[in-house]
Amino acid sequence: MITLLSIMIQNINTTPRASRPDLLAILEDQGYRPTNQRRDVVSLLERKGEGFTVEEVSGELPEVGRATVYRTIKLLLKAGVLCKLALPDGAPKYIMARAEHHHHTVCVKCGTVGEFRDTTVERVLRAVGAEIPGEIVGHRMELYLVCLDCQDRPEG
Amino acid sequence: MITLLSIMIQNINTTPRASRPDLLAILEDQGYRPTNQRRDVVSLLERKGEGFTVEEVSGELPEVGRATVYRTIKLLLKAGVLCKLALPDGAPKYIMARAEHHHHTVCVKCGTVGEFRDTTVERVLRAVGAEIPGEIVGHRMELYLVCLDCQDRPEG
DNA sequence: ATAGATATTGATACAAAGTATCATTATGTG
DNA sequence: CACATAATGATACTTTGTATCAATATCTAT
Ligand SMILES: [Mn+2]
Ligand SMILES: [Mn+2]
Ligand SMILES: [Zn+2]
Ligand SMILES: [Zn+2]
Repeated sequence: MITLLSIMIQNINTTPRASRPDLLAILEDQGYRPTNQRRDVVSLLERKGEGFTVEEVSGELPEVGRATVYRTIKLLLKAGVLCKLALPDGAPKYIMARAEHHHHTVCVKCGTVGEFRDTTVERVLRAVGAEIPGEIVGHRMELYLVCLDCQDRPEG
Repeated sequence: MITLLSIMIQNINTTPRASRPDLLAILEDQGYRPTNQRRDVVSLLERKGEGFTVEEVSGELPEVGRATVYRTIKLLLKAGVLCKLALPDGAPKYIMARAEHHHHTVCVKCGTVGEFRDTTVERVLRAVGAEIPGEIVGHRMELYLVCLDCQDRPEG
C-alpha cells in the first residue's frame, strides 16, 4: 500500500506564478467600469507577491476609500483571480490565484503563503465525496507548516 | 487507476457520535474550576448535536456573561473536545469533536454539519506534505455540499 | 469554619473584518 | 452635451471575538 501511494504521489506543483493577468481588463470584461480607484487597487495587488490583508492594502492606498477596497477585492474574488484563505485562527488572508484549482500552505510562524496542487489529493477527495450523502459543491484545504526560514530562525 | 482508488477508498467513517464525555470533568482535569457558569455552558453544549455559534449559545444562556461563554468555549477548543470550522464565507461554527482526527462537511444551504474520516486522505496529505519544504504541523479541510434534505426542498 | 490567595466573572470598551446606507461623483452612451 | 447608471466614500452598523479590571467565587491551609 505504501508503495502504491508513493507511485501515486508524483505531481505536486509548486511552480512559480505565471505572467500576471491584467486584472483591470478582467474586471472590464465582466462589465465593471475601469475607475481610478480600481486601477489603484489592482495595480497594488499585481505588485504584491505573497498574501495580504485588506486592511494592509487599504492602508497603502489612503486615497481609496476602505469600502471601495473591500468592494474591489470582492469582485476579484468572484472573478476567481484572488483566493481567500484562513490562518489557523481563522484570520483571513488573500493571495493572487492561479488559473488552476490549487491549495495553500501557510507558515504558522511568519504567515508566508505557498501554493500547491496535487491531483491525487483531488481524486481522493472526489472519491470520498462520492461516498458521502449529498452533492459535493466544493472544498477547502490548507496545510499549516513551519517554513524553512522559521526553522532556522532562533526562538522568538 | 480508477480501480485502485475505488479499492483504496474503503474506510470512510460517518458513525454517530459515541457516548458524550463529561465536559466539566475534562475541564477540572486540566485544573480549571467547576463554576456554575461553566456548568451551564457545557451542559448546553452536551445537549447540542449539530453545529452552533457562540452567539447562539450565549443567547440561550442570558445568566452567563458573553465573555465567559467565549472563554469556556476557548478552553474546550484547546482541550480538543470542540472543533471550530468555517463556512464557505469564513463564518465560524463550532461542533463537538470526536476523539479521533476527522473533518467536516457543511451544507451550503442549511449549514448542517457532518463528520467524516478517511485514512486515505490523511495518508495522501502526509505524502504531499513530505514533498513540501518545511515541517507540516497541521491541516484544515472542509467539504461543502448540498445535503439530501436541501436537494429535496424546493428553491427558496 | 475562617482567612487569604488565586481563579473566575461580567460590564464595558475595544478590535478586526467586513456590510449597509445614501448623498455625491464619475463614467459610459446616445 | 445630457442623461442614466455605476461607483465612491463617509458613516454607521454588524459579527466575532479579546483586553481591562473591579467584584465575586472557589480553593487551600490553618
Ligand atoms: Mn482541492
Ligand atoms: Mn485530516
Ligand atoms: Zn515562516
Ligand atoms: Zn442542507
